[in-house]
Amino acid sequence: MNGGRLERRKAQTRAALLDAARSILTSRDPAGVSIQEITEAADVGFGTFYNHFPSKQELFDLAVAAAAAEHRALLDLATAGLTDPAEALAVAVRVTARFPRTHADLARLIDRVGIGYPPAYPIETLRHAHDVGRLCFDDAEVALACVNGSVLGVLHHSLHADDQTIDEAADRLALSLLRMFGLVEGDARKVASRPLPATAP
Amino acid sequence: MNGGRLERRKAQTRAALLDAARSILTSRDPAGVSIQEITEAADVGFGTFYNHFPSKQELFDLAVAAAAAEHRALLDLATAGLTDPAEALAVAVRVTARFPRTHADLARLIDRVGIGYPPAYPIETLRHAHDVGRLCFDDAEVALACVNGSVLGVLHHSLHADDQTIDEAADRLALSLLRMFGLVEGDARKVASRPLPATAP
DNA sequence: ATTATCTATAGATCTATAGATAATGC
DNA sequence: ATTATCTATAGATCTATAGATAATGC
Repeated sequence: MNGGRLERRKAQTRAALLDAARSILTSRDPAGVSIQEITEAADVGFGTFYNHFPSKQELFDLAVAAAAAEHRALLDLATAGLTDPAEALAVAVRVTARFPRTHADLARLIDRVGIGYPPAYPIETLRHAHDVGRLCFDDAEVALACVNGSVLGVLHHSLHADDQTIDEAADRLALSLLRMFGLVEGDARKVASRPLPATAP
Repeated sequence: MNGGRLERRKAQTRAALLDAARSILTSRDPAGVSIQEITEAADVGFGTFYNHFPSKQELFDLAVAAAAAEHRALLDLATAGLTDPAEALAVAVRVTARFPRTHADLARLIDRVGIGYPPAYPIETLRHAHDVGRLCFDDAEVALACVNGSVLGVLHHSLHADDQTIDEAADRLALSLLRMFGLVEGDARKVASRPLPATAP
């Protein structure tokens, strides 16, 4: 049973540590942060850290995993109901590449974690798009690596740009990827410029 | 004058430290490496470190810059004499994405440095390819971010793959980028499958 | 009584420097 | 005499734990 006040308080402490870790990840190299700094940011006693995590690495890994899960949930929401796999890819890319404007903390976290950040766009969806003949590529894993990498590259490029530049770069990236996957120019432009769902401002 | 034996020995020590840093960068997070470990790897006394570099960060930055310069020199050699800008891009990408097989240490270093690694492919060349109408994109900086990111993504994906998989992924990436930049399928396939110069095995 | 948190600290680092040593320059 | 290197160490961390404290559970 989780009704206990003790358990609730424990979960709260754990969440405070994860939040602090996540906040730190948006601005500093975690390797250079002491456990003391983390517990101070979370406003808990120093020794409390070890009640919840065996090491800094473990905490930061879990904090990244939580951010990635949130990211995937955002994309699921934004692509829900889309029947065209090409548009689903375009929307996922456009939403993610807009993070520097819409979710600055998530953008900085992804930029810091870098190429090891887990792919937000599922490879099964990519395979399906290929199987139904909508997207064209030779190897799904390589295709995903391209998507992943170019999104990270553009996100990194957009980190300190102004809002309009960010949005333009995001849409251009989506357009480019559709061309990369075999859509003809007109089709690609149309798909990449459809209005984004209101859930993803 | 650099004929002095003293100066020569000093340069040697400096090079040993830079080499050690570079070697460490291929296998570990530099933030977790002590100066003592570095000087031991370089086989010099501990205090000697401070005769050459004010901090770890400075040393690692210079080691990365040296690797990047070497990388650019490799690409210059591989693309020398190519008149088609599309082929120059394709060759640069194919050579770099083959690093996990041909230059494993450089590949691991790039993978570790990640998205902050300086672009090996010059943006001026990309602009020129656009101006003469060979490659098509809206913004050179975004295009370079795409190239940079997708190369890093595929390189990361290929790090532990076997030789044939690496080569195939590299060629597929080049092909994909040419499509991304507006080449029609037949043209792209032809340009991306030309034999690589012998200088880049 | 049990459980989570907190404070305090031992022991192990790690950095930066001071002073000694060894080699070259003149 | 000058210069680079080396050894040794002071002082400042940082980690992990032990034991005390405070709050809930029964």
